[in-house]
Amino acid sequence: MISFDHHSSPAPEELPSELEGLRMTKQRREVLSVILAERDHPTANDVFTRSKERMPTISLATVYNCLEALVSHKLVKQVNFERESSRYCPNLNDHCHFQDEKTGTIHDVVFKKGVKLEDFLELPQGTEISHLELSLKGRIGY
Amino acid sequence: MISFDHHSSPAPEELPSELEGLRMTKQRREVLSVILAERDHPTANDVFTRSKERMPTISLATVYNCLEALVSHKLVKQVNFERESSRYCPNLNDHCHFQDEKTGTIHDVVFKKGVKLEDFLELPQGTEISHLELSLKGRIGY
DNA sequence: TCCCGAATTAGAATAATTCTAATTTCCGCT
DNA sequence: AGCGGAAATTAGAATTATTCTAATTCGGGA
Repeated sequence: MISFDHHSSPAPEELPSELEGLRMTKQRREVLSVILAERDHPTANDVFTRSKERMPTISLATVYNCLEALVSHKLVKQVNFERESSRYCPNLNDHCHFQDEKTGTIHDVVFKKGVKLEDFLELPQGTEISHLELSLKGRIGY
Repeated sequence: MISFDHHSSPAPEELPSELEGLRMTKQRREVLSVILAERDHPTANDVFTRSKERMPTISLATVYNCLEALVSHKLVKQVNFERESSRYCPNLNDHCHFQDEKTGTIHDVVFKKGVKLEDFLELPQGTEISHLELSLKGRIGY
């Protein structure tokens, strides 16, 4: 299990040439480093814009390809809020997302330690969960 | 709080002419009755197809309009799985959704009685949740 | 019945994402 | 170092779900 320090993300050059069996091309490295750099849950388009600053030739299709590769190799998480465009998150720990309705900002929310799905859901026995996404919306106490 | 018996849905004609402050037009009634008729979480397009059988002149835009009206008046729930098209659900109780990866079928999953959000999430105090969506994917014990 | 705002309609428009086909890169092999 | 082939990248077209637009129709109250 790989774990990055989110408060001092490695520069793209420092990322290894292969991660979790995924060939780390220049573009994938760039996309990953953009996501690691700010924990603000950027959309594919945000990532595209930011990537272009350092790599002006990168294409949007490549950003989508890279995101899909990173997500499927579990180096990045994809975050969905209803029908909004997907966002991307470098936090690999188990967590879910809260969107502040006032500002649109997305915050990570962690599960209480030791809580299991069966503790709060009536799951038919024998059910194997391979993927879970919990999205919250609301207001923060200001 | 309105509650329908999902095992014998009312025919469209039996639905009142106003529900939760929403004017029940022919089309809205039809769309609602389609959703009540089968608990299979149809997409907007599914609803469109089924509605046309009884009301051949209904348009897709109207189906979208009706769905949005029904959802915002809390007569129907909107269900999202990642980037798939939205589905619609007549179950107004608190629950979430499980998608069988084998078949694509969506099942309602209820929360354990008396469980509160704070029991399993580390919510910053003062947070008010106005909307929650929990989507699960996996396999059922066959 | 007449009026008016709301609802419906067909079709165009939008937006996010995926696909296509042509290039380019890059890894292992010689 | 050069080569071959698979994988990745690219630009742009295509797709798909959904929303918008503008014109028409509906329905409830005066």
